[in-house]
Amino acid sequence: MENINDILSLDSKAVTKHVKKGEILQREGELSTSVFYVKNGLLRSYAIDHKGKEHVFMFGSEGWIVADNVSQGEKGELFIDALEDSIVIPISKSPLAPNDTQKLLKRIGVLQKRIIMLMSLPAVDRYNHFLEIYPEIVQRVPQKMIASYLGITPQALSTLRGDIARKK
Amino acid sequence: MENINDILSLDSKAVTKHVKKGEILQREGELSTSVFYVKNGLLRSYAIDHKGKEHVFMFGSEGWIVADNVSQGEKGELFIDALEDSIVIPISKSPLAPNDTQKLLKRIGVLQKRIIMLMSLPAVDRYNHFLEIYPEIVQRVPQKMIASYLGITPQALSTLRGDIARKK
DNA sequence: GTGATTTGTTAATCTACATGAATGCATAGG
DNA sequence: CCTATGCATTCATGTAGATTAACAAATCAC
Repeated sequence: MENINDILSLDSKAVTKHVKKGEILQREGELSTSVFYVKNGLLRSYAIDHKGKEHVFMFGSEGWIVADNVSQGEKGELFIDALEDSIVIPISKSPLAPNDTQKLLKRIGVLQKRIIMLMSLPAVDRYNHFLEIYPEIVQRVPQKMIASYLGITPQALSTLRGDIARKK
Repeated sequence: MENINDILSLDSKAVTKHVKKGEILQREGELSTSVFYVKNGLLRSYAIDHKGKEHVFMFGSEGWIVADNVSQGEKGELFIDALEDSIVIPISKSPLAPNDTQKLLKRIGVLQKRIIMLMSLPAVDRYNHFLEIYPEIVQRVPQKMIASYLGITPQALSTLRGDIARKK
């Protein structure tokens, strides 16, 4: 990937941080003051609902930015943790920071597609799409987290996968 | 609302366009070259799935921006039409356009919340949240479109509303 | 390496919501 | 003004996916 300062339009006081698998970088309810650039490894952001169920919002591997996008000053609604030992660069969310507009627009596009898919496609189609778009991620995260990302239970994903395999 | 040039960081060659209720400003598959600032009235963006079913992506009333966020050069995946006679300002999607970062981040936050809600909350909770956040919109659009925005059928919304009324 | 804790699979049952169809109302166009 | 089309409601039935539970397989901790 390119130079991180190009990507982030940042002055170069970027400080790398090493995090262990399982480490939590941010909790729901905390002031969400950083975004995390993933230099190496794999992060995940997720919400926990009132029943204690986890819902994966996104995975972020090398080159991605993982963040909880809440308004300035608002408490975060997501947890962020490391699914692998990782090296991240926490970037403070300054209101002034001239973020990369193109990257933001692209992200909005991804979220748009995800919403349309959640509303219009059955789980099996969403799963197949996930396989196409994020083949590497599939190898690196437990199935229950993919299920969570897709908005279904691990059991549902398991049987769905069985159906796909049987059909072939 | 403030001066549109402040909002959009635009040079002032903004041209207003009057559109009639029902008019389609953009179709799926077209090169999506504009975003629409709503000066007056109400727009809607939506996808049509392979079964012909409509899925409302967003409503945009006065002061909002409605767009199909696909990558530069890609074909659009959304339709955009007017739900009321409206005055809009089409803004060309120049790759250079220095969009308002704060507005984009806020939009990402809205989409994040919508995704989490689609995955974690039942339809009735999503509906109540919609009532809280967009009370004016509720008055201005048919229920079937709200149902579509929520990801349920008009029938489901109707019975769900009946349940709420009965419970009170 | 061995036991303990997570993860994945399978199957039975349950439920939220979809689908299809019928009916009454409103709204719009001629 | 009248009719046609679209919208909301209600009901009967169908279904995708949730829940619960039991077990097998993998991974972790010591």
